[in-house]
Amino acid sequence: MRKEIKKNAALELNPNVSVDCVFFGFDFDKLNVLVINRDGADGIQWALPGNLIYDDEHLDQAANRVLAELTGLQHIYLEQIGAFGDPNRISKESDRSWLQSIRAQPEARVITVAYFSLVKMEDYQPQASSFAKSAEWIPVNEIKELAFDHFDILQTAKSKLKQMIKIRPIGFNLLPEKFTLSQLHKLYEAILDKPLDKRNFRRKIQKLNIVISMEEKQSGVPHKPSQLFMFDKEHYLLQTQNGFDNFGF
Amino acid sequence: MRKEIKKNAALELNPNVSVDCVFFGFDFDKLNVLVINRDGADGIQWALPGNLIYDDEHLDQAANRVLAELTGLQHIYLEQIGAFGDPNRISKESDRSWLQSIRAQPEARVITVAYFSLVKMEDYQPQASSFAKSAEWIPVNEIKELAFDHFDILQTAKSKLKQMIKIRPIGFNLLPEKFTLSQLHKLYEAILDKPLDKRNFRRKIQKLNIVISMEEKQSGVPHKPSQLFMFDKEHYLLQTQNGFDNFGF
DNA sequence: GCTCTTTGTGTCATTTTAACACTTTCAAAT
DNA sequence: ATTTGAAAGTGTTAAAATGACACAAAGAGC
Repeated sequence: MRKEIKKNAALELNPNVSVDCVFFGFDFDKLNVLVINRDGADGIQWALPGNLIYDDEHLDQAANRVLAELTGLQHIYLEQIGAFGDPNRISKESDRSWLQSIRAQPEARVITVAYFSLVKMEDYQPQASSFAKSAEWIPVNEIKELAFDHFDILQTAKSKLKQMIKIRPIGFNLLPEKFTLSQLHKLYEAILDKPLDKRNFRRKIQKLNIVISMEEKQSGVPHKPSQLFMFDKEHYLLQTQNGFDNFGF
Repeated sequence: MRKEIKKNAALELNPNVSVDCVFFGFDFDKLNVLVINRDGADGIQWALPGNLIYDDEHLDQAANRVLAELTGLQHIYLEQIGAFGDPNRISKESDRSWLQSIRAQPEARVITVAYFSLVKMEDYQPQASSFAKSAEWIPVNEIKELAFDHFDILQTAKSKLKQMIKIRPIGFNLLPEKFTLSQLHKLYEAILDKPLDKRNFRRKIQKLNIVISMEEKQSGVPHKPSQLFMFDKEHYLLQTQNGFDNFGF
């Protein structure tokens, strides 16, 4: 897939700049992150998906490429977190030896531009496999350590996500097209990392006028079936155009 | 100043990564930005201060270096805005010819990491001069065009500043240690770019408990002298430690 | 002492927030 | 057919925050 591009001599990997991506997913209970697994001497270690950029490639494109190469997904919500540039960010011994195996210039100073992305988990289920570069969804709160400075990046991603969701209705990117208010509620609790009162949450969401109720209910659930809703994107855009910009929590 | 560092062969400029800085200042009336002036064939053009990074240098360090080299100031509020990576961001013709004159590898793909910074204007008054690289404070709203993608960067900086000041009390960095509530009021209006009711503003600020009133008033002003205030940093930190995090507007 | 300019202050109506508990609906098990 | 378990759905009230609004006080300069 990359090969036909690399044939073109003008398009080289830039040895000094990479992108790393935090792909968030929501399993209706908690936040997860897609990590890739690298088998090293010292056991399994996780890293965020990422790669060097090509010289003719926009940063956002590079992040989308990483996403597409890993999951096949496109047109996904992506947001830049920022650049991470500690000169020693890739110089832990275990990291260096890994880089030796995958990079043409493993000793080069690399700064990385981090992104976070909101993925519907149903859209990508990694195959269990023992190959290198196999990916896995891991609950955010179970991650204690990552390669390079990826743990820092993850922390920053979490806090940016928290910040963003207080301002803009981006949470819908983590849910199926049709969802219940309880699912949305749980999602907000997971991201904000604190309990929210059910009734107050519902009132607030409904007053924002950004969800529309479907003529449809859950079925097959062993309890009162829930109303299904969709994100009302048109109405949302209309409101932002009229200057309203506080979809906050 | 750079020379003794450049003697060390290990410390090379990285041709692919630069930092660019938006230094904001407040003249008690409106927001200003520090721009540097480049004399080109096609007249004067303004650019944001910036430079390539050194290979052993943290990004934040590089931004601080740019600030210090230009103004001599240190320990100033600095915040990363993000990375700008359009592959064509430096390829306008007028920009390229300028780069020829100042860069060892003028054709290299450069991504830049942008910062914004809040400077007390009294701390730096640029000397009027006709030399290249002379700096000037220009009112933000009068800037219609900048070199490279610097106008984009400026727009992003403005909106990040707006966002930040709604969340955290960073505005004090733009004022002298002792200031009046009217000055603070004007500052918030300038940043948020909309009028705020005077009494409501004062009520809100005072309720936040982050300013303390000095035993001192303005003098020499041809009107009722104003009470002077200081930012109460200790009290602010105390509140954040107790979990309070909404200093917003 | 008159004028000019900016400071500084309070109330009220409206909206928003936070806290709180019980009934309804369905599937599954008995 | 009845019971059980589990989540859905719903309203009120008190407290706090917001937004709108106007006039007297203090000093400098003349």
